[in-house]
Amino acid sequence: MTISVPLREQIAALIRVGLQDAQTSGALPAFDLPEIISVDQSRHEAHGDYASPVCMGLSRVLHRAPLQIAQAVAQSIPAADFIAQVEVAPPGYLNFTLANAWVARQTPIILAAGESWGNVALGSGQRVQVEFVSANPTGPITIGSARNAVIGDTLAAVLEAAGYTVEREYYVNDGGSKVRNFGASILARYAHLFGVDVPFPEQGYPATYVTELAQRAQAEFGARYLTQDRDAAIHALGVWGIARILDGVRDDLAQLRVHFDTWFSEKSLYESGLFDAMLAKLRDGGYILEYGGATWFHHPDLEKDAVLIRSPQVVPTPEDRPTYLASDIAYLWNKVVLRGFDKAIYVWGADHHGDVPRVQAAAKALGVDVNRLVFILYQMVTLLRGGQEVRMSKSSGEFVTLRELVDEIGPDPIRFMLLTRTVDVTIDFDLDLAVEQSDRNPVYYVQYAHTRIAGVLRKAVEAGYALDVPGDPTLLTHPSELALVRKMLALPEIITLAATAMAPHSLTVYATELAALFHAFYRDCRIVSTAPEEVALTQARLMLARAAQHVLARVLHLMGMDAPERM
RNA sequence: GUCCCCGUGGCGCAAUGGACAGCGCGUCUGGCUUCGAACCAGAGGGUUGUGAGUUCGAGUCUCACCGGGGACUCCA
Repeated sequence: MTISVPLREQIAALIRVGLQDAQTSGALPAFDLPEIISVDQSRHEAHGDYASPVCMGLSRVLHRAPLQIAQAVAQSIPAADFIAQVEVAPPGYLNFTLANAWVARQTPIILAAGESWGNVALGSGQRVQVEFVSANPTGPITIGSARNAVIGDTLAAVLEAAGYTVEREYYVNDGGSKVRNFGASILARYAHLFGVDVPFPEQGYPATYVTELAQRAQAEFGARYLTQDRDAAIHALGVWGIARILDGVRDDLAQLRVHFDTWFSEKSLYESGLFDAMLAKLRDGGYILEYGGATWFHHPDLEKDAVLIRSPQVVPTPEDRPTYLASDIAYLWNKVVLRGFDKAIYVWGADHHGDVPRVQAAAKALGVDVNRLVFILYQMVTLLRGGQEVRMSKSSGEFVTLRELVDEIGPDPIRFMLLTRTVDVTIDFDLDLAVEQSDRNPVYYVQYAHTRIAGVLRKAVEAGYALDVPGDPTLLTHPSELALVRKMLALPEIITLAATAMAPHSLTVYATELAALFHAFYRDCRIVSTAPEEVALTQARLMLARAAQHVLARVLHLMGMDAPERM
């Protein structure tokens, strides 16, 4: 298991020493070191590999020209084996160039790290829960929930790579009126199969999958539920139906390669008494008001009070009265206090953004540090078919399920497509285009690089090369070879970035760039040669190709995608 | 009316407050009898919606405006 310190952090540490030494030597007057020393990857080759603008910011404090400061600091930066040179560039940049020989020497190290290459110690073992999807179990998974699934699952993988202990959780909304409405919907369809007329509930689910469930119920239970007490039948069919839907949800998500450690039942919050305990705690703190027959959460941060328990005049059945917010508060207590997660990450659709301040206020009221809750709000996915928007909701008719899509184009293009954009932009998912363009999806560009390497390795074996022979990294001197290794060396930074900014999409950008650099290497450097004088070079390049293959596979796997040997 | 997100080449999107704003698709040109052409090389295409401000430095931060999407129920 390899854990790396990102190069930018190593360079920042060098600069820190330089800043310190420049003061003690008197080259610079005394000043407080900046808390963070920013180091960027250079965008232009002429600027080296990494650049720091830190001296520009110090100019004001020191009353000196940034260029002068940079020169003083550059003099004081200690030598390091991985740095070939430190240059000062106007108006005051410090530019660092990695030593080519050192870069080449990292190739066997990356190869040996295998799929642990890129891991960093950011999380230092903190326990994090990522709660995602959590779609109502009253219908199959849609493409909108698929975005949630892909973001949550990839983020969880990134956090694991960053050194957190991660649990993936699905919150099952199995409490309240949904069960009854769902059960009543099934019962109405079920009775119809026997020619009996039972009214379809007003808030029911008219979609065809309910009719299919009714047919299954008929096959499984016969006419049993027609003779039972109506309420008992509704409840039994509701519980049974939700369990069946959940089976389907689990299958659908598994098709997308998404798996959960825990399926947490909302109902259990009430059965365990946690809900009442939470309510009592809020009441003690003075956060509960009663008026109009309802129970309200009152907090100075909120403009309006929020209902926790609806009034009997509005909702007749007691078990239907607690609101979603009420459950969410009890659930939050369960997460961070009872189960003690250091961080609870919520992956929510942007339509829930209004709920964030309420849950945060509740956390404060319960004495929980708000920073332990992280909300990732992703924008919606609109589904287009023939240029027309397809409106989907579980309580309406029309429906495009994730399953249909996965069956048609497979999980990899879907995951990549939903992952390439930042969570902040809406996605128009054009069904016709998705199917038609699946050949051209950038996912295949990345997978092709992996496959191409596999092909070359097969060729090398045919030519009599053994792949496990260590290559001589000093033979890797071509710019395209070194550029490829440099990109691999950046993975720890990408994982750090993705984990701190909660930005899983940056993996797709990196994967594409890495693939492009492999293709460039492949173009410029013939890998397999049987000429006797090129055996050693071939072995070095095979080592590089294998390292690149591992890193590509690592990134694809972080994104939940396949790294194929052939395609 | 209040709140959230977006506005970047024809289209779809990247870019941690840093230097000359990148990539894919599409368009044009060129490259396979030697490791996989699902690839590569080159060309064309930009006042980053508009206007102010903060900063040594703004696509990025602040304010106003314009345009698009979403949320503001004792819904789930």
